Parts: sequence; C-alpha cells; structure tokens
Amino acid sequence: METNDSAACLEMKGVKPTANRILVWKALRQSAHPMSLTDLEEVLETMDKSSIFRVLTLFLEHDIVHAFEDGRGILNYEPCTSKTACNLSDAHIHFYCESCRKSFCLDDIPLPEFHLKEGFTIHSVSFVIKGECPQCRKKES
Amino acid sequence: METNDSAACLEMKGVKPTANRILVWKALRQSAHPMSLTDLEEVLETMDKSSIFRVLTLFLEHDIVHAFEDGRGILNYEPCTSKTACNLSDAHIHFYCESCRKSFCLDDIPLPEFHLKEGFTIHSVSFVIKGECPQCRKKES
DNA sequence: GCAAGAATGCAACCGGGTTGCATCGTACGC
DNA sequence: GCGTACGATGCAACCCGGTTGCATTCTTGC
Repeated sequence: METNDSAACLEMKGVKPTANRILVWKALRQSAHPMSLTDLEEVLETMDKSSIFRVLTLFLEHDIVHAFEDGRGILNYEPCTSKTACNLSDAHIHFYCESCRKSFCLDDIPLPEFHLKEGFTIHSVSFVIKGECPQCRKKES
Repeated sequence: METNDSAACLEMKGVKPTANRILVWKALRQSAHPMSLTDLEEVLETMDKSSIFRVLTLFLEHDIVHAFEDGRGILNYEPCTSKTACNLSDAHIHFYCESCRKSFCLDDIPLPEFHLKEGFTIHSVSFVIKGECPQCRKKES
C-alpha cells in the first residue's frame, strides 16, 4: 500500500489525492478496525479535526468509505471493499466490543432475513451487536 | 391510565412515584412512538432536562423503560411491555423514518437469526432499519 | 509568475448527554 | 405540630462528537 497506489486509488474514485486525503486513506486501510473521527484525530496528529471530517465526508460521497454508528452512536468509518459493497441497499452487521470499544466488521456473516409491514420504504439497515470480543474475553478470564 | 394507576405501576417496580416521574411515565405511555430526551423536554415544559434525564436513568435501572439508538445515534425511550421484554438478551427491531424522524417499534417482527464467530459474547443487539414510514410516503406522492 | 479556486487550520458553535451543587419537598422521629 | 435528614429537583455548567464560517495556504492552469 504505497503512497502511489493510494493516490491512484483515490483518483480512480474521482477524488484529487491531496497529502491529507492520502493520510486519512492510509490510516483507514492500515487499521484492523473501523475508525471514528476521534480515532483518526489521535493517529493523524498533523491534521485538524475539521479537515479529517471534511475528507471523510468527501470519501463518503465518493463511495470510498462507508460509515455506521457503533454501539455508542458514534460514527465509524471503514474503506469500501468488494466485500462490503457500498450500494443503496447497503447492509452490514457490526460488532461493538463494550470492553475495548472497538468495532468489528462482520462481513462474513450474511445479513439476516426480515420482512417489514406494508408501506415502509427501506433506505438502509444498521445491525449492531454489542458485547465482548474474543481478545477482551480472554483477558478477563 | 389514571394517575393512580401510573403511581401504582411505578411503585410496583420499586420506584417512588413522584409527580415528575408520573409525568414522564404518562408521556411515554401516551406517545405512539418511542421518545427521545428532547421529545420529552418539549412535552414536559415544567420539567428540567436534567430531571427528565435522571428519571429516565432511574426507569432504565428498574426495567420500567428501555432505550435504543435511533438512526441518528440519539437515545429513544419506550415503556417496557410484555411484548418488548426487558431481559438481558434484549433484542428489538426498530424502524427510523428519515422523513418525520420518528421511531417505530416493530415488535411484531421476529428478530432475525444470525450466528457469530467463536469467542464473541453478546450483551445486546440493536437492529435499526432506516427509511420512510407509510404516512410520509403517502404525503410525498 | 500570477490569478482563481480548492484545500486546510483555527476557532467557534450546536445539540445530546451528563454532573455538581444548592435548594426544595417530604417523610419520619420526636 | 416541629425539626431534621434524605431524596428529588432545577439551574448552570460542562463534555464530546459533529459541523460550519472564515481567513490563510496551497495548487493548478494560464
């Protein structure tokens, strides 16, 4: 994941690859977990919160990342991949560890089936399971 | 739903039925939708936000109401009923209308099945479907 | 090299949620 | 009845994630 690759990747999605945007993109790619605005702020010390925010907003508009609320109502961002498709009927399951406060993208779990009453139009779906992740569980025992 | 009934109801759950607590309880019972702290603030003009907040917190502790995040990450409260059981494996599906910004408790829809990877402990589950409710949909067309 | 527009940093703001603290109300003992 | 002690309440201030206005700093095309 070199800078050149990142730049090319952003450009491909229709976004000018500025230094900051590449920083944000790399941070998201390199993280094992979806990141919140605050997480990114801590990692990208050189960047202002508002700049990160604007980059994320831009990325969202260009389907470069997608966002979801974690268990605390805080937005988390993660790069769009082939696995986590970013179309209108965008649907993910996420796991939020209440111990380490990290989110996990459970993209290998199929979205459960459900049926709505007549008349409801679905825009998006947000499934979050809260609990304790394997690592934290081990630590406690 | 007389005041006496409300008082008795609260007392049964181990909460002293003060005037304010009865007000909050009645407001929640009378509302067709789950209510946020702000919703309650607007309805209960005589009460301070912090008082409402503390009443809600107390109600949560006593399983009188339960709370969930709506589509915006804002907590919504609704009275516990036999339908929406308030046990540990508390699981609801909610619908959030992005047009009128109201939440709907879809307690007649069964919780979908899903299976987690080994090692994850589930504390609670939050399923929110965002979209447009029948009323808003009608208005638009 | 320069002007025009985009990107950025700073500071301030917003809104939901939360807390410290002083006051008020009430229930109980006397 | 009366005082006291404790819980409930209101007020104000704070926290934090998110958002915006504005001035400054790049870029980029010319």
